[in-house]
Amino acid sequence: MEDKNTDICEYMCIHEDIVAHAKSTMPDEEQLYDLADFFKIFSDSTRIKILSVLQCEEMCVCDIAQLLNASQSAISHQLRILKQMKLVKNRRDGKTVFYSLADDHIHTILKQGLEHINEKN
Amino acid sequence: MEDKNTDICEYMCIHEDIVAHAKSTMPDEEQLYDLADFFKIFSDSTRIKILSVLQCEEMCVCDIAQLLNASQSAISHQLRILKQMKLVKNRRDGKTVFYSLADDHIHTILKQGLEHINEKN
DNA sequence: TGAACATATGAACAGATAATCATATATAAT
DNA sequence: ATTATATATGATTATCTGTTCATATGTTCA
Repeated sequence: MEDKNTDICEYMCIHEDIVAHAKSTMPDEEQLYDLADFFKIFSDSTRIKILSVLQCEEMCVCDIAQLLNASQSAISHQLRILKQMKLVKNRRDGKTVFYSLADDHIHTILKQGLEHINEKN
Repeated sequence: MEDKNTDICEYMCIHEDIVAHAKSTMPDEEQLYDLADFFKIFSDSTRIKILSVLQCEEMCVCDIAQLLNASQSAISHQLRILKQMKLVKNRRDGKTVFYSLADDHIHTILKQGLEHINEKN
């Protein structure tokens, strides 16, 4: 989706100076991809709910599933993603696995997000 | 996907006190959906790039397409989404339509996001 | 060891999403 | 009026994503 410039429109207005300036001040392209991926983690309501719930305290998979009215499998899959992204960590206690937030970074992000959507009215 | 609790696991550990407490302190469910939707806007690299580029100055559709090496149509579609979400506004000058950020809110969000991913190393 | 439980995970499926393609609309210029 | 240009948009398509289903893994207890 990046190397496919088949129909870049041909008759373009192109304000060269503006484009050149924007290009020079534009952040590294890879950074922008990372940024999109970062926001993508928070773009699913199941994951948001999990993170929100874990702000209180660590919790086992079953409890989270019960609390969110979701299946154990669905929660487990999302927890795996969150763990891969290093947003949560876990510890096993017998049969039970407890998950908790990896750091309080996440709390800040959620709080800021909420502030933004509440400002918007 | 919310009213379908077919296979909520039956043999559950459920720590009642923990669940009850989390439930009581949990934000409004609708807020969490809104929050996910909010982050979803920033979860696509094309949209992130557009927003990033518009931080400098207003820009027309063609210039953005050229700058991001994308098709006019793709950019136009994404601009429509961004406008619906009130992240960008536009003005027409003859044949050309110039887009700009709706407010500097967005700058803050992008900056915070970048800070977060850069802290992570 | 075997039964019960808690979690993890691969495969399949369904819904969402973003790009493309074709075309419509809007404006300007001749 | 006709043509060229700039943008918008509906339809289609390909891909991505999240859930479910079935089952595997890991742990405890009798």
